[in-house]
Amino acid sequence: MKNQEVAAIFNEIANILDIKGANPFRIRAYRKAAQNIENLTEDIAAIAERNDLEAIPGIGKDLAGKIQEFVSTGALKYYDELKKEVPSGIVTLLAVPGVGPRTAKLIFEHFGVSSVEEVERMAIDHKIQGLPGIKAKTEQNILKGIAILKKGRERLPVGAFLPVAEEIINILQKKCPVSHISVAGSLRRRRETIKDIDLLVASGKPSKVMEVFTKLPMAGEIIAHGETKSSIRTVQGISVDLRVVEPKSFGAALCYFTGSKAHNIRVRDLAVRRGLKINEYGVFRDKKWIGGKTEEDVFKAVGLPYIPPELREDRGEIEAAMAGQLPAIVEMKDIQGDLHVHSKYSDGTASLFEVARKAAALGFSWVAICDHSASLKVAGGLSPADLKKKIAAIRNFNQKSDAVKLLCGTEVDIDSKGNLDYPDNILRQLDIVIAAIHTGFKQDEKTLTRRITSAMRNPHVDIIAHPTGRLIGEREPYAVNIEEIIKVAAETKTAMEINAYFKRLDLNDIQTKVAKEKGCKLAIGTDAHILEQMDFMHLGVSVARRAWLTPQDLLNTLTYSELTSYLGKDKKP
DNA sequence: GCCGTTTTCGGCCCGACTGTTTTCAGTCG
Repeated sequence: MKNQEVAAIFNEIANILDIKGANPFRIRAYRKAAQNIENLTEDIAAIAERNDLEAIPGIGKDLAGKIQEFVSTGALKYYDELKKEVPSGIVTLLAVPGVGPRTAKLIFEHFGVSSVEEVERMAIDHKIQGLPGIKAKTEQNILKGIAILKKGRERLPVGAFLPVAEEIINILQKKCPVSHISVAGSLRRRRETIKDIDLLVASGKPSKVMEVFTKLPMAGEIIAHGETKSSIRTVQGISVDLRVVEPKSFGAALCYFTGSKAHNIRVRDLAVRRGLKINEYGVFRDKKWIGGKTEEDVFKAVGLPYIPPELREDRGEIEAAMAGQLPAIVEMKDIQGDLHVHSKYSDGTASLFEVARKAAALGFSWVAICDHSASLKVAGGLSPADLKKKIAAIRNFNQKSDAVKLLCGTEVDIDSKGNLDYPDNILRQLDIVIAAIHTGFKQDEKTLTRRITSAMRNPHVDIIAHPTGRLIGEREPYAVNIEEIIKVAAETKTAMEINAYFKRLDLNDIQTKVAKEKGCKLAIGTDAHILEQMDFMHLGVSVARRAWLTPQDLLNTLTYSELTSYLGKDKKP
């Protein structure tokens, strides 16, 4: 899919136009178009093919033409010309925290520099101060920003941020007069990666909250310290923003602070059409406050039902809500079990009994124990003989256990040629079979895709685990044709995994939505190797929610008897 | 550059904090 490529080009065009000082609404049009293209669940080349680009929101005649040109020729003249006007180093400057288009343009036009490194050297030599509006302080801030950029200000997995946010919330609750407190921002929307932590507090004593916040033990640096809004950077380098409002504004502020920005713009636009104004303090008619204590107040004011945070991406949720067609997305309470857990039999650390006890504590009624297969020696893959012992142990366990049942499964390796690591007569004896790739990540797209599709055509394979193999921030997805895999999954009635391990989240939200739309079932597995990792189920559920999945789309919502009956049926064509 | 229950032009979400000013521009979310 060229979608990400086209989106990247439009974003880059927006950045260059920004530096050039173009019409801000024109710049916004490019950014908006880029975002909508990123969110598409269909290949943009296919949409271009059938001449339907202008049906995409934010794409008009002009941008449709540019997309057509790029899709058919692989290049975009307008973009190539634009790039010549502003050196890429100056565009990179925009990535420096605290440096925006005005400052970048000022420095560029005044000195004609072409790289961040040059700017850094000039700041060190105090050559930047003296420009209009720039003095020593701003120069120091530019240097600080460059240092942060160099250190890697990349987004990290959402699962890495949640514990930090919870710790801060705990301290604030103990030490401040707080009536409500919540995470907000992309963390609350559960985006797969997060740049900083946003927190919102309702309190009658904002100054006290600000004081406690800026003196937190984990605060390494205070970036901003205002009356109702402050920012710190923790000693580990995580930025945390805190906003305080009065209790009667909490809902409006939570909407505002949760975003996404694109979603907020849409909601505020609806408000304007109704003669209302929405800001973080509430909903206003003329200057009169008419609501905002809860998020429901805000949505109700513009004629919408409550929209869950995970859907607030302007990916069609506003239209669906207006039409009364918002899906009843899956919730943690719908989850009956975990479809992918490792035990002591391979490289997991917990016994069958311990896994079952943990599952009970999580409110689950079943768990699929899926250990590695024979050839995966580094992960303690089970020989056929050991697998027999495991089958017997699980049968024995289930006879004695009523509360939690275990399914005897495997995460069978797909070898470099697409063959499965156990023969059919062994797979046949298992309750559930997950197949996955663990080797040969560097093969070409055709080979990798064929390996997975041939595994799916095996009648015993129920689920494909971590279909793209990506590790967030560590390893790119391997070169699979995900559309082809989803298509074959639907044909062969093979479920696609949403791997809930915090670094995987694979499939991701958009791929999951595509899979649902193509008629696939989805299966959330934590891939837990130690008991605590079974707690990551909620991250998998978040991906499912962001993909608009209802309980019916997931195998995890089936009861034990429904699941065994589903798996036992000769469901493969 | 897009868009229309305000429909082919004139709008386009809204406010806090900082650093520079002495009323505001720039940046951020």
